[in-house]
Amino acid sequence: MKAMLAAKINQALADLGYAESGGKPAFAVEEPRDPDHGHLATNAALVLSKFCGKKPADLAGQILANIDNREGYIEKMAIAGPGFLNFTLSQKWWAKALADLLAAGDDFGRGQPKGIKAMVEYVSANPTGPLHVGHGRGAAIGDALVRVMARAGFDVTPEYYINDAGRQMRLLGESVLARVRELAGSAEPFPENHYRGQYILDLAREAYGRDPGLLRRPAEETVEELTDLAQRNILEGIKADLKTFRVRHDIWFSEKTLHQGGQVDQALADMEKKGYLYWQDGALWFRSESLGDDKDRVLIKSGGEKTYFAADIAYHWNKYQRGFDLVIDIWGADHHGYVPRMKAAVEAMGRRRDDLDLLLVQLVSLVRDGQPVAMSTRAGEFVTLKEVLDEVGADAARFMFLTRGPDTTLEFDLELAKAKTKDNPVYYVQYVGARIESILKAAGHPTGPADLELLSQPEEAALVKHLTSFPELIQSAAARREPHHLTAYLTVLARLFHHYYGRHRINAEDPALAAARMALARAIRLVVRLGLELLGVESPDSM
RNA sequence: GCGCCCGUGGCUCAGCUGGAUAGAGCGCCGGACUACGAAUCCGUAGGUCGCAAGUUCGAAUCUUGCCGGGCGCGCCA
Repeated sequence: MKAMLAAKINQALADLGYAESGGKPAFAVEEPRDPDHGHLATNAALVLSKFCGKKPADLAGQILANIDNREGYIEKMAIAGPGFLNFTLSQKWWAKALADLLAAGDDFGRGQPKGIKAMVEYVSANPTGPLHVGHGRGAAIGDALVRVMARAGFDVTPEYYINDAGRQMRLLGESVLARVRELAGSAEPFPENHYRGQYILDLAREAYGRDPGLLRRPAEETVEELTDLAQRNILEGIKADLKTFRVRHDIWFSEKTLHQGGQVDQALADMEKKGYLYWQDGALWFRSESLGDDKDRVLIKSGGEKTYFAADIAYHWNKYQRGFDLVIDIWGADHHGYVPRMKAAVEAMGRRRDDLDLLLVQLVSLVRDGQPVAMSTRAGEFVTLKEVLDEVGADAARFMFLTRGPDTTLEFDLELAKAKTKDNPVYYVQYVGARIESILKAAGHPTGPADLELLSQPEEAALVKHLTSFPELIQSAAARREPHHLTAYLTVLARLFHHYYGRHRINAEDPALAAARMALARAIRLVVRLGLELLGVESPDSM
């Protein structure tokens, strides 16, 4: 509806000879907070007056006189304050908007295909231990973003990058080996900086139980074997957790394949050709400082070993090779120092900096019994995503992770989440769906035509207005990469409905009015379902 | 020291790229089930939007500087 009004105002301005530049209007159509008003406001005259030197009030008058209202969508127009234009939309407009929504059905809010091939890479936790709560937040945000972007019209692919090469993997194998030695009676202290989690011990028991002769073979060979076993095992666990969490990755990309396929060398050769690399002190350096980084970075160490960054460059190079126009990475905020060099690398590949979008998700600080819980994989004392899911469920966890923007730290109190499951806002939203289903069922699921202009209550106008802004919300959430706006939107929708329900009877005495209200209820039900679906939260018909 | 993020009612946080009287959930207090689900609703109380300047007709929102909190600054991964 904002778009409709904006178009009319733009047309009026054009008729008056104020041609706008570009497609974007210089003014904003706003909704006053008070839901009873049911009107829209714009500052068009105020903004435009700056450029043409006219008094805002005069300009506002001219605009109003030139608004095309042949369809009768606008009930009232007025000048308010120092150049604001207030529009009250007519019953006819609300009826049409609601009818359009119902006609669209499941396709409501689906954007036109944008022709942009996007990848969202997220979670990508090292397969050295189970996912913890912090990964859960990234998973919820990433998965919701994928769903929202797809809905908005992006061609989007979710991917998981498996760091299955490098030192950490070796450390993992050695950790298991150390536990196996313990099981065999060794009194050696557990090595420093190795993984101590319970899962390591479990893996050691499994391996040792299956093959007691393990320790008699050369250590090198055993470590490799155990690394492989541990990594496969842990990755399976990660996949299982993500499945429980309803998080989907279409592609599981192995870092190892980059090295084996020579792609790291190819990517570096490409940058070399463009003059971004040089040798110094026996190491190969990337001129990232010339592209906005603090300093140049090493890609191949003087020992000949490639850095993690080199592999990461190759990985991104590979993403663009695969034809993605837009690459979005979701990282933990502790990687923010990595942003400038990654952007520099993308530029060195000959891409625009904006072809890479980096989302940093701040920490989740866990609280149990009022005490902060440390979350270090190495120390082995962490709370896993699985534990949280078992306690509060996927719906509550996902909704909770998505009520906040990614750039603020999130405090997740396990005791509170456990004790107050029923008070979680997710139920407030889900309850709307269940309540409406119940009403529709009692009324025999009416689907016939209705005179939607009978919906004349202010609460109804507020509901329709909110419902019809859903497509705009999806576009904005996708463009800004902020899926969490959905939770706020749904909470408001739920509140509007519950208020409405408390004041008016949906199955009204008057059959015509009842039919119209049933149609409105169906629309609310639809949007609740679609909205929750985008968050990856279930919307049960009964609870 | 440098860089990034955050600072909004008792608590946890929204605030849609600068708009009209700052919003929700939880918590407190008082009400509402002989009509569609009380996992709900109605009502009351509670805020100098960290502080101070600046830009603007207009700032929680943009700029700068302080204060407070978190994180990061390797030929680590």
